[in-house]
Amino acid sequence: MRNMPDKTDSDAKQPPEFDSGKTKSKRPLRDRRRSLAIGLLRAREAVMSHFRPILAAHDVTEQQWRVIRVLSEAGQLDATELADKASILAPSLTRMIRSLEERGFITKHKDEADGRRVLLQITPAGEAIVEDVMPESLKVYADIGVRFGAERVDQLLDMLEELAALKLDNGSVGDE
Amino acid sequence: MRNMPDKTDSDAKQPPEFDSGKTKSKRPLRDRRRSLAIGLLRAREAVMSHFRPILAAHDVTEQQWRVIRVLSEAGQLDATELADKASILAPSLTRMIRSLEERGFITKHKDEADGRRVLLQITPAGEAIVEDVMPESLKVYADIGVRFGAERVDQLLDMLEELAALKLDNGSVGDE
DNA sequence: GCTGCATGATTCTCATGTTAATCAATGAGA
DNA sequence: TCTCATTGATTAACATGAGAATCATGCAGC
Repeated sequence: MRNMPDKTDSDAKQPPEFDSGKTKSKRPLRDRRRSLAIGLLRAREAVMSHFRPILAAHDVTEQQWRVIRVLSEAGQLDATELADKASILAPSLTRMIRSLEERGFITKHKDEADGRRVLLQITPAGEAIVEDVMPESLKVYADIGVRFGAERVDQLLDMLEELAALKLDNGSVGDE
Repeated sequence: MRNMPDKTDSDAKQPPEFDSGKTKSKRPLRDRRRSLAIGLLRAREAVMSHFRPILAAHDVTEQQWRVIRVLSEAGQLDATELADKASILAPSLTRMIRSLEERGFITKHKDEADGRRVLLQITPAGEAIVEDVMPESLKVYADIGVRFGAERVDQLLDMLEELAALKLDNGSVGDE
């Protein structure tokens, strides 16, 4: 099911001037320019729509959940490591730390050795959230695995990882 | 100083009870529960990182670009259609319309037939942005196509579309 | 013509993304 | 030891995501 003549004419018409100049397309291949960015966005949105109710039921956002889960699995981490593992930006994490600490889900204290670092750790209350959410989360993924195909999910994950690792050179735009 | 992808063991340890139940994997198949949500997020982030410089150079955000491009391709649209095609929430679109109109990229006027609808249209200034950005955008996607493989991109897009179309029943959380 | 409901858009509030600037602590070198 | 560049974290400012509430219009039914 490679390049079927895609019956989804999501956006059939577009100004011809974008095509006329460089008509080097050997096959339809629905415009790729829109695909990846939007495709990833929509797919992610679809997946998350199944998790949000679960998280909302426990009054945590998706990002808060990522932080809690990472801390639960990795133990004590400094802010930079945590931000990286949870795919959250440092400024966001700073804000989240404040609220998560106030809610008693994590603890924060300075590193004795390096005064710049902030060490984060999960609390029992935080672990409790994980205990509650994780089973439901696994259920959703299992459901996806059944409907989408377990190997295909794996295959998709491989491609996503590889795509994320791609470092293209933007040699024509980075001239500040 | 972004977040360096430090290859330090991303996540090596995790409770075994999540794996023991369904060990039908012919290979490790790294834990699936974390994968999709995070994988899609990281992949998208990676892709967008190549576009942001282009968009920033023209002083438009990623979302503004989506709105402008959709309007450029589809012509006149009402807010709901536009929000759907651009994958943007209605409240966000309302805010964006204000600023985009102030900047002269789009025009807004009420529908004569239905006073509730707001019709949006792109302006020549908006088209100019498209003319500027689109070529560079295509260049980036072409680059990705070369490095990742054109058919594989197509294949990935197919899976993303299919995943986005998956409507799982969350029979245990949506009780109303 | 009025009522009640549905729909489209807006507003509000809070949380996060994104970038730039700033603060604090560390460490190398004069 | 003092200076300065670096690093880790925070703050600020703006834009968007997400959900709930509100407003305005349209419409069916009486």
